[in-house]
Amino acid sequence: MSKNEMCCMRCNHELCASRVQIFSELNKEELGRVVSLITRKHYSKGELIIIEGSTLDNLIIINSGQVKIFRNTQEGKEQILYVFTEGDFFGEKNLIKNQVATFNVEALEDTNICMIKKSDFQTLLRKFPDISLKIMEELSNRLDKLESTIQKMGTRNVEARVNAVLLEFANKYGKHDARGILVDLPLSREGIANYIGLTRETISRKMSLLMDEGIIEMVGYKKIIIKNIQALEQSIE
Amino acid sequence: MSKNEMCCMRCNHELCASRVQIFSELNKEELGRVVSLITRKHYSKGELIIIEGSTLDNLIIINSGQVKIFRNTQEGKEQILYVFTEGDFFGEKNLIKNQVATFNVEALEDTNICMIKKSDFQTLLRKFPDISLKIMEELSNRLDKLESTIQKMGTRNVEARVNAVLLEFANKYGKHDARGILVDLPLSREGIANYIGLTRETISRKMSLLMDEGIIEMVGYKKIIIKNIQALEQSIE
DNA sequence: CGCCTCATTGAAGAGTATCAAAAACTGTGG
DNA sequence: CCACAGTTTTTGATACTCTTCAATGAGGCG
Repeated sequence: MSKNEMCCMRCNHELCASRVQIFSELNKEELGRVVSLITRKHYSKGELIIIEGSTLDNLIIINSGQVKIFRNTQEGKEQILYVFTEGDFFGEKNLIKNQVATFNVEALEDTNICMIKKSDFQTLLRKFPDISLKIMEELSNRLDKLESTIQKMGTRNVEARVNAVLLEFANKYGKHDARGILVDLPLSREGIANYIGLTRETISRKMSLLMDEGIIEMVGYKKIIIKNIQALEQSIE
Repeated sequence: MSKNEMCCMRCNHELCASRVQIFSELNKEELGRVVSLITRKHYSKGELIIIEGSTLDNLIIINSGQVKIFRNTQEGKEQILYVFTEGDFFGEKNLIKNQVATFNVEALEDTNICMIKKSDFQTLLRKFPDISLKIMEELSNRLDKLESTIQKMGTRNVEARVNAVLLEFANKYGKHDARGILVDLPLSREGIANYIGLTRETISRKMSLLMDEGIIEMVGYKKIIIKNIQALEQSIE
């Protein structure tokens, strides 16, 4: 490995740690200490990063790329719980309890991750209580999100669920544009279906309806342009 | 207030703090410090403890009784997110972020709560990092639970949802008995429906089916006896 | 004991799942 | 740059299940 690459990897490490919300309260020196604990790893699109039931004793932070977190239902379909992207982390569940992974993680595109050993991270938490507060904040955000998801799933309003997902992706991946908000969809129709508990056919139909109404426009299968974001927002509350 | 009552209230305080998982790592002296920060309050059955949109700058721990945490859907129905009981806490969401309550809390029966001011609690967290770890653990558990809920709601399997709720209540409130597991239902049929996103009629029908199959037995409206818990467990996974 | 509330049961209707087939897209190779 | 093959998506018809609306029945509590 050349000196140049070494440097580059270190840069990425720094980037990784500093870009992550949970380390945002640390100063440069402290950040350096965190970086020294990090191991880096690359996964190609489609690769499984974590398999349900395997031991997981690292906190894992996504440096670049994106992943889906999912479980398998009885019928063998996958239930997607989260789509995570740069700066998101997972594995915190096992920091205290010694338990195996309760979910699978798969790279949706080429993805670089940073890992911190559980024991190292615990030391870090005791040394910098503010990191704990940040993590609690993030966990609270996730709870918020899941609570909202449940609320949406509770209502029989299927349109609201579909619109909510499109809005979520628009917030995460949308780019403003003369024509509206251009969104690179991270999931296929089937993936979206597995995310919100519907079938791929229903997703197709609902999206076609949105197109007929002029609210969205499709650019191939993998991109959409949101022409009328207010309409989507209104429908979900 | 008589001296006797004073004493009693202090006892309850101690009880409150020591019974709560998140303080389980503290020794007696530290616990005393926590207790001194606690304010106590009583609510009667049906009373609202928190209203969505109000400011909430306390961590609230349930000392005795039980409450439901819910939001209102667009259609005015309530979506129940949690049923909390002795030892459970809420309000941690607002410890860092300054935000208003995103949910309502109502006493399902006569309930005593303990409150710790946000600022006091933050000091506590910085002084005892282990409390943070405990809270993270509890938040993780809640995430787990919600993720499972979503998974169940994602599958179109309505029976599984109903059975899962009955099992949840059996774990929380069930008492073993010669006839099976006697469960005091904390929610009415409509409440259960609002918890898992169905209608009260559907709950009735599904429970009647379970009775026909001999899996449960109803004792009035508010109690059930689970005769065959394996059947329930199998159905959900 | 009687009233009021909550739960159960029945019938009809609405909406999504399922099954099947056609159409559109993606990306590879010439 | 175009054509082709494989995959993904869209569209259509039918079936199933839950919701809705309505009426009856059972419990809880004064």
